[in-house]
Amino acid sequence: MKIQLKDGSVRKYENLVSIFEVAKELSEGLARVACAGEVDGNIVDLRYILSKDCTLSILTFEDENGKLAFRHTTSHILAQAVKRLYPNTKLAIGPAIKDGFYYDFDFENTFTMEDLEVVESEMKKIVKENFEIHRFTLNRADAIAFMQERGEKYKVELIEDLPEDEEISFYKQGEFVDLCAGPHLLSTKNVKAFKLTSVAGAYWRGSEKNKMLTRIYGTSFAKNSELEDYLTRIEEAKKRDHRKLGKELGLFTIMDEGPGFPFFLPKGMTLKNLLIDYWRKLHEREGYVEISTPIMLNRELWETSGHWDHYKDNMYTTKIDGEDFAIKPMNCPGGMLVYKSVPHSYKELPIRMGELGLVHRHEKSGALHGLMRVRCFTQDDAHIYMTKEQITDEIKGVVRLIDEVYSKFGFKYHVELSTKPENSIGSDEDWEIATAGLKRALDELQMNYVINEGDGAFYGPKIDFHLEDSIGRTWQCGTIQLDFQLPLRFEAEYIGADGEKHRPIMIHRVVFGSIERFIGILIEHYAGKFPVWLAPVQIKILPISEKFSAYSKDVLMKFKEKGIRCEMDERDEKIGYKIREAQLEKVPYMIILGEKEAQSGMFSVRSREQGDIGALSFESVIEHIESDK
RNA sequence: GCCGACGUGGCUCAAUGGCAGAGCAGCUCACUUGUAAUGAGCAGGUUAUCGGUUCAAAUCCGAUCGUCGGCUCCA
Repeated sequence: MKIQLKDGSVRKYENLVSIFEVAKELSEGLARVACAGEVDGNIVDLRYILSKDCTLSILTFEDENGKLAFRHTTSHILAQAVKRLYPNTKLAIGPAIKDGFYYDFDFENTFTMEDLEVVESEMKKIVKENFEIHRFTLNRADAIAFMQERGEKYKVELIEDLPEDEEISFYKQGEFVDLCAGPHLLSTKNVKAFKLTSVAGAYWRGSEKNKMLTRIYGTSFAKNSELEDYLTRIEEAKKRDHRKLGKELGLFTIMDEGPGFPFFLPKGMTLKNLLIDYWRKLHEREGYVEISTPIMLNRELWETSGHWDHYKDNMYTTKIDGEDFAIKPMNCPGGMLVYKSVPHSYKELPIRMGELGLVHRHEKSGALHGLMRVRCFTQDDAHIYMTKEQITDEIKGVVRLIDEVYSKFGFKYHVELSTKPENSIGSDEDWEIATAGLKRALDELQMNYVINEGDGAFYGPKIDFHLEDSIGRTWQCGTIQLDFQLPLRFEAEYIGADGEKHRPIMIHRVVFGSIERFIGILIEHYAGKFPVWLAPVQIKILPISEKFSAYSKDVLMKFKEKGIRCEMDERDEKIGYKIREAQLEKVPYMIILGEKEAQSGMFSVRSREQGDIGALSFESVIEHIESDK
């Protein structure tokens, strides 16, 4: 690695540790150095902070740590501005996050969007004041005393949770000091481009039981142009929001009369049915059978399953002839009854039993979000009953299936493995077998995954598949959950080779997750331009004028006979107008029919992506459509 | 549920205490159309709901419902 310093001299170093050496050298061992330099041919703005304990931070905005530092420093400036304007405010925490930062405050009075502008101006002042940022450390007792003296009770609580023998680090800029591990920029003036974006509530330490604090979100970049780019990108992404496109394309709607209960419109229903057709074919191939269980079952069942005790707040209940009933929030108990309705032999296992089940859950009003988070949705559920020995193979089969489906749509996804939580039930041995089984399956398939320690369901560990929406929020879609509890509660059995009764292992799994959520993600993923096989309307026929209406109808029928989803726009409008509308509807193909076409028998075809693609015969249009399966 | 913002014809938005408006969509008429908007006319509103302040409320205040951005929870 070569570094060219500002004075023009060039130094060569082996690795990043060597950069630390040059910094120390230039600063005579104990100082802060900033230099613009060249690393491997790229000019970068290198900034270092060398502290007493010789920790080194490399701060270039191109680098993830550098972004964190920019944003973290901006978050300190935010806190400094808030303390200046509202001195009695208590500070909580203020980390850098993906795309920005936030800071949580305990304000004396309510803080609103209008106050945000005032704070932003104060922040600009602080940047101008050009405070150097210094790091210092205290031992634990002194650190606690220091924050107590300042009345920062949240900070005191944070320090109390830190290891006893650790030196506690602080960062100081002007009159402002904050408990912080760093790293930070050299000076407040290095913050060039920032913007406060929103005000939100957030519970102290993320717990509903604690006080709700005021969280201020913002973002910060090295250059103004980068901030502009970022804001433009967000605006662009919002254009593909599934709620907006869902309305524009006539796919679905959610009305005030049913908060969280989506209505599917004709085109959305076509899309949904196409996904279901695809799902059925795939599952038949994979050896699944399909069942359907009632939407409402009696209290006794939900008591057996444990839902009545553990999930009642999320269930809609009613009485029938004086007896309590609940609308199903999950399909498994009903499925369990189906399994139990006849005796099973080990020879039948694994049994893969699918159900496209409509479930209802009373989600908190604030959690609702378009199709992504609703109160009734269709799970593409399946339960697999099997022996312990079959765990790994079955999991592998499901993981492969999920990967096949997501790949078909071109989704990037990430996988999380969640392990035994605090409130778990069942023996440690079972948990170990189950977790190891999930792990082995993922490892054997060479999947990348992160482990979510303690985040499993209380009845078993799980693998979750997460997909991203248009502005980078991730949504859990596919999941595979191992369950020992339900077979136990329902006393599910199979007869083994030894003639004895055994308890099967059960997995719950979904591929789409919920069809509603999956459609939401699909809309955003394709920005409404569905591939031909999924497009609610594949061809739109546009007659030049009313004279060609009859001919166009014949053509329409010919395509319909081939099973192609086809519409015709026979309104008394100019062709340019009809094309514009069809384009805005994002129909993959348009066929324009007039004198020329009626004579030649060829069709003038326009594609959504390429515009006019010339004259095609009926057969070659069909080919175009089919090649996109 | 909690914190903040918002709610005006089907849609997108205007009207900052003084006559509720525009564009698109819809309907009618004329034009009979050749690759992203033909023209003219008509109709469409209890300004989310309920209550209050005021000579006067879309506008100010309160409550309720809903939506949006977060938190918690979750497919």
